[in-house]
Formats: sequence, C-alpha cells, structure tokens
Amino acid sequence: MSERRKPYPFDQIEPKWQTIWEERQLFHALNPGEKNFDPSKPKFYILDMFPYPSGAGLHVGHPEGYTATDIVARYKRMRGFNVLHPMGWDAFGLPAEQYAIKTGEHPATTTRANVAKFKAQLKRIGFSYDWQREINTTDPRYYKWTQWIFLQIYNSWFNAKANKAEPISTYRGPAPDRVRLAYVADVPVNWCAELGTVLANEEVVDGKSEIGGFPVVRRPMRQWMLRITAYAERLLNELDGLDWPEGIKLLQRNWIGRSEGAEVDFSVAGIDDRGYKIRVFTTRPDTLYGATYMVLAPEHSLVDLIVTEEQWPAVREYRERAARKSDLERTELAKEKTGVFSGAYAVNPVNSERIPIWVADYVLLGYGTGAIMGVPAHDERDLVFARKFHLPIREVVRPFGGEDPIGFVGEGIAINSPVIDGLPSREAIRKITAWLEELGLGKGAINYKLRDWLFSRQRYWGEPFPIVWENEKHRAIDQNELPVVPPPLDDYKPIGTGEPPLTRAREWVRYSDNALRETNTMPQWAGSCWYYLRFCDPQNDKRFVGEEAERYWMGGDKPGGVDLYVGGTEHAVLHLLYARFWHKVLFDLGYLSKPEPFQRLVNQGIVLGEDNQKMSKSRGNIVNPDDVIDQYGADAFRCYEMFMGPLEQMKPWSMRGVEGISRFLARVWRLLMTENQAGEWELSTRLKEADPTSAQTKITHATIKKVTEDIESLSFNTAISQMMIFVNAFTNAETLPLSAMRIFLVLLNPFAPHLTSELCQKLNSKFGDNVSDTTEQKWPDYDERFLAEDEVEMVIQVNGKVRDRMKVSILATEDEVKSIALANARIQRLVNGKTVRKIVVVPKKLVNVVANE
RNA sequence: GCCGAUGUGGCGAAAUGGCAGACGCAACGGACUUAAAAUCCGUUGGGCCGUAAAAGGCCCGUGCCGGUUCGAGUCCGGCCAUCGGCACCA
Repeated sequence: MSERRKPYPFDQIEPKWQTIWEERQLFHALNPGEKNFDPSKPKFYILDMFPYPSGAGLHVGHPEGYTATDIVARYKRMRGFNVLHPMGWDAFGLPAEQYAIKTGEHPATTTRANVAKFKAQLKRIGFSYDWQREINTTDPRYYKWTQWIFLQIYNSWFNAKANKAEPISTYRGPAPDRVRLAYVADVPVNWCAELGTVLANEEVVDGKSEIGGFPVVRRPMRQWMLRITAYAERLLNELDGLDWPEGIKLLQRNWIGRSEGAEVDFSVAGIDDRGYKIRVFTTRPDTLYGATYMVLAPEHSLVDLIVTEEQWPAVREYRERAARKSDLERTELAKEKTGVFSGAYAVNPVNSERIPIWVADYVLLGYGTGAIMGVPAHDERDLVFARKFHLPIREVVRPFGGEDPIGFVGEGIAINSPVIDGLPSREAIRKITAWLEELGLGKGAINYKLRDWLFSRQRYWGEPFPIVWENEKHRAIDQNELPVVPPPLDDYKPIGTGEPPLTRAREWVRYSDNALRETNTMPQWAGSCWYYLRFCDPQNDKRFVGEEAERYWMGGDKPGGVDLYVGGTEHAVLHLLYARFWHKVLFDLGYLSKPEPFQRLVNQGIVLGEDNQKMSKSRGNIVNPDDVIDQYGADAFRCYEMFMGPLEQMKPWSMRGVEGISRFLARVWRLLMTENQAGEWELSTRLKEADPTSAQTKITHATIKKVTEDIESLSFNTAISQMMIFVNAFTNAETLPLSAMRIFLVLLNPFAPHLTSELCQKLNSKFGDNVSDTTEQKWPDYDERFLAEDEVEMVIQVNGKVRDRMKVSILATEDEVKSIALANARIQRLVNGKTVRKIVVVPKKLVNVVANE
C-alpha cells in the first residue's frame, strides 16, 4: 500500500483521545453506594454478547453490534443516564483445548494471549466500555460463582404447585435426588469419538459435531442433566413481556414446542393378561376411534415384556439395528419408515377393539410417552406406515370442505366415533377427554419438545463440578471450598473411553479417603448463562452479585433487567434459553429482582465479504478491522459499520464504502479546519460567534431531531445520512455559526468520538467556553418551532399523477388549497372537458383532483 | 415438507397509504493543476415525443399475478426466487 496522505490526522487524534479516556476513566460506571454515584440519574444497562476470544482475532462482523451499542451507550450518557456498558470473555471452550492437545500448551496461556489480542483490537476502535468491569469466564474468581450457581440449582427442586424452584430442604417426598434441578441420569447421548465427548442435541448438526464436523453416534452414558423442562411453561409464557424480535420469540416457542392433548391408557391383550397398560400421548384424542394399530419406540421399556415368543428374534434384531443407527443415518433414512410387529395386541379403550402393537423407530422414546396410537387416516406419518405394512385405515374425521378424508389432518366433524359423532374436532377433543377422565382411561396432558439440558462434558477446559462421589452417591462440596480449580495436566487428550481427561489427575480426583471428585466439566454455555449479572458487581468476592448493585442495574419497571442486548441470531435459542432458565431459578430462590434477564433484544445481521459471500478463511474474503483502521481510522470504521445498512440486515462489506465515509469525516474536519501555508491545520476563519440564518437553524434542528430519533430506533444509517446533509448544507456557507457547529459535534460524537472530541477541543481553545470534552456534553434538544415553515410546497395530482407543484401558506384552509389547485393553468388544461368528481386534500402534502369524462 | 425473513437504479440503500430512488458508492462532464491525485461544482432509473441545441412534454418502472383505495414499494389474496431455522415431536 502506497503511503497516502491522510485526509485528516486521525492517526494522531485517535490514540490521543483513547489515552485521555483511559486516564480519566470517563466510561467507568459507579455502583450505588460508591463515592460520587448519582442516584438521581436513571440507569441504562446496554450489553453486547461477549465474544469467544479465538486466535484469529476480530473480523469486521464482531464490531458491528459493538459499534451500535457503543453509539447508544455514548448517547445515553449524554442524555443523563448512568450507563452500564461492559465487556468480557467467554473463554472456556473447545478451540483452546484442541490447541492444547496439539501443542501441550496450557489452555489458560493461549486464552490469555487471545484475550490480549481481542482487547487491543476493541480498544483501537474506541469503544466506551467500562474496562474496570472486564470479566473472564475462565478466571477462578468468576467460575467460583458459576460453580456456586450450579450448587443452587443442585440444591433445588421444582415445586409444581407453586410453579417455582425451592430449596431441596422444602421437599417432603422420598428420594430427593430424583427431583433436584440438577440430576444424574443414564441417557442416550450424542457421543463424538473424535472429540472424545458428549454433545448436546444443539451441538449436533446433521448427525455431525457442530465443531469439526465429526460423526456423532447415540450411546447411553451417565450424565449430569439440568431440569429445564420444569420451566417450559414459564419460559414460553414469559416471552410475552419481552421486547424481542417476533421471529426470535417464535424460534424459542417452537423449540419449547408445547402441544396440548391427552394421554390415553391402552391395556395389553395378552393371553395370560398380565394387566400391562401402555400409555400413549396424542394431540387428537378425537381420532381415537381411528386407531388401527399402536407403536412403541424401540427403547420403550414395555417392549421386552409384551413381545411374543415367535416375534422376539425379529424385534431384537430391529432394536439392535435402531440402536446402532447414528443420528446421521436416522436423518438420512427418515423418509423410509421401518418397523416390526411385536406379536402383541392392545385394547382400544373407546371400543375395546384389539389392535396390533408394532415397534418402530419413527416413534421417539424421548417425546411424550414413547408410544403412540396409529391413526393412519388422519396423520401423515401413520398413513405412510400403515400403507407400507398394510394396516387398516379408518376415517373418523370428515373435513368441512369436500377434501378427501384419507390423510386429512385438519379439523372437521367426528364420524364413526359413537361418543363424539357429529361434533366439530375441538368440541370432540374436549368431550372425549372428559369422557376418558371420567372413566379413568386417560387425561388431558401437555407435552413439550424441549428436553432436559445435558450439562456435562468430557473435557478439560471447562468448569469442574463442585461435586464428589462417595459410595456411588453424589453430594455437593461445601461452598467455602469453591472454586474447584482444575489441575494442570501433561496430556489434555480425551481418554477415548468417554472418561473425561480430568480422570488422569489421580491426586486431584481423590477428594478424601472415600470420596472422589466428579471429573466431568460444564459446557461452554455455563459461563455465559449469568455473565450479565456479574458485570453489575464484578469484583464482589462475597456474593455472585451484590444485592444493591443487582437491584439497581437489573431493576426497572419491565420484566427484564438488561435494557438492550445486541448479538447474533445464532444464539436465538440456546444461549438465550439457558440464560433465561438460570435467571428464573435464581429469581425463584430470591437472589434476583426481575424474572427475565434481557428486556430488549436486537440481532445484528451478518456482515458478508465484498464478494457477497459469508466471510471465511477458505474464501479469503475476511476483512480485519486493523487494516481498515490503519488506512481510514477508527471513526471511519465505526461510521461505515453503521452506514452499510440497517443493523439487523445481512449486508456486504465494501472498502469503497469505507472510503466514502472517510471522505465525509474529512469534510467535517475541513469544515472547521483549514490548512495553512506551512501545511498545518488551523481553525477556519469562517467560524464565528454569529447567529445562524433561519435556514441554518432549520437544518440544525432537523438534524437534532432525525439523529435523536434514529439512535433511539437504532437506525444509524439514516442518522449518518442526515449528518451528511447537514455538512453539505454548510460546506459553502460564508459564516459557520459556532452554536450550530457545537451542536453538530455533539450529534456526531457517538459515531465518531475521536474526531469530534478533537474538534471540540480546538473550538474550546479559541472560543474558550467552559466545556471540557464532547463526550461529557449534554445531548441537544430540538425545537419543533424551527422546523415549521410559513409556506409549504404541495403537489397537485390529477387522478393520482403528479402534474404540478404549488407553494401554499401552512395556514391555508382546505378550500383555499383546492381553489388554488384548480386555478392552476396546467391543471385546468388537464381537467378541461372532464368532470371533477372529487378533490382529495392531504394537508401540507398534496391535492389530488379526480376527474373523468 | 413446515415456520420465519428478504426481494426497490450499475452497487449499499431511503421513503407515518401521499412527489419512488434521500444519503453514499461507482460512472460521466466541468473547475483548479504543467500534469495527476486530492478537493469543489454539476449530471446520472428506462423508453418515447420535441428541439439546431435547449426549454418542455408523455409513457413505463419497487420479484410475478390479481384485489382494496382518489392514490399502493407500503394494505389484502395467490404465486416465484434467495437466505435462515426446524425437520418423524404423535
């Protein structure tokens, strides 16, 4: 790159102001109770999704959201808010561990280096984070409290009557270990041999690990689980009070997947009638009379008990094959339904009919009861299955329209169903459910797709569990033994048997003579589930967050505490759902003041490469912020990130675009500065303490209004457009009124803080007001009076087409406007020979003359 | 398959149901310059009529088809395309 002359000296200005801000700690937020804390100011908590500090450093996608929040943070400070705007590191996770496996270097070392790199990059952009609140999930002083929160979850149960979590001590039933919110279970898990670990469903994509793309198989293992399903209903309902994009709420609703229906008991018609009952879940109990067969999931516990002698070999073989299927195979083979007859029959409780019981893997053990009734006439999957295995098909719903009842899954009229014949589906469902309940054959039930959260990982680089095992039983270690710090290892490789790497540290594992430590670690989500709470009070070593600090920053009159949370859609379900879950547990236990963590959520769009493709190393289209800043400066970088287009939209990067923005900032600079003969910049002589013209006042106030409203609605691109219009309007002005320039610098400050601070300082040195720095100034108010005009230009339309314009006093009545329009020569010509049918007047906008032959 | 988002100049985009394309990029022309860069000024959706050239005039145009309305990029119905999510959840 050739050494180009800088359009303005950003390379000197930017480091200078960053140093000043650092020295003065201008962006440090005080907590209630601290010296100089001003309780009269309202609070504003604005949060970014904190990054995983990878070795690759930032690319221009990261700072998009960060710039948006920084603008809002700076704006809110000027508006007189106490602003909490922190940043930290989500630093546990697989990449550092993989690197450790390769190099033997401790993950903490790589993490430290990566954090330093990320932090330096962020600082260069001039973000106004309160770095005194920086946190790192891998810091023992942080994960001590992650472990502490786990213990709260472990020591709680969900009281369904109260619909909330309570300390396990309030549980009166037997076997408290069975109701804890954190529990151990042997569950079929997604085992990834390559990574040597179990993965959550969400971390498996198309049967392969999300990280690395390695094959994943199902395998039963003893795992820690968190009972998030207890909160399904609240996680669903309490979305309503949040200001989140509807699309994201919908994603969560679908993920939780509530469905209402009934559980119905079918008895097994065995020769020796052992009285087994099989419970099925259905959303359509009104189709009970259409059940012509039943299906059990291959893993269903009753399969063993009901299978007949002659069917046993076939069933056993089928089960084994199903168990061996990887997720990948299951997905790929989803189209072709398989199954095997068990030899047994069930009795349909509504009509005592004997129907065959099949075993098929299209029924999932983990959902509902793991058993279904097959109603081929009114369920697509059942229809496919029935046709393949030649099972009878019986219509029990007649569509309202004339559609074919076979395969009809909508609502209609119940037929061939004595108890509910002639009733529309909804009523039929209600009636048959009541009927089943009355006879003790079933009951209304609700099911969720949401599963409990698989919470353990066989990894090194994660939070160890504060749990020890004694006589095959788990128990919590004492709170004052926290944090549980993982031991250093020589070898971080997975053991391969499914045993976690921590097993290697024999000394560490031996907790006492008869107790061993839990060697699993927590998943990466753990640390990010509550970091927003720690930011409120990051140095507190007595509590995970101080009560007063939590009440202040996480308070307010809305259900959610964080006022604005910005991040990518990729966390729409998992992170946001897990964090809400932990928050609710802590809320129930009385540690928090609001039931939800994040009141307003905004997703920034993905930044694509210049080639309109997703940025990736292999495409070679990654743009590094450092390069952009070297060439154009941080202010231009920030402004371009915002000028690209709407925050939430996906949009491509363009270096030409950065250049355009950089030209704009240079125009701002040269508006107030001129270069003298010696090539030095000095204040323009056009700057005067003069009254602005009325046109100048008007555009100034229009700009205040537009920029203010656009920041509030996060429409930063149009705010910048308006400021460009402002600058264009003043570029050739003979006199630059100081007052207008000062206002403009404040408006531009959140976007280009370095440039505006420098210019403000230059103005102060000459005009000597008692103003220290733009970042500490008040946000200007606009006055509607200056925006109003005496006259407006109105459009005259004939039949909806613009034909002319006219200047009209804003005081003109509708009738006056009409007659001026009709008197217009051009309009007369067009209307000539036609009859005017109607005249529409939109005040201050237009007149539409409707005329025809 | 189901759900959601998006679709406007050469490009990024803007428009409480009221002048489509603000602002920026690119391109072109001009000024400044020995020259270039930078800067400043101007032109720039398409087609047609008009004129010596202008001025001026008309028509079409926001993915496609239809509707509501005096008036639709915007509202309603139906399609198409791209992107994202879910995917045997009974």
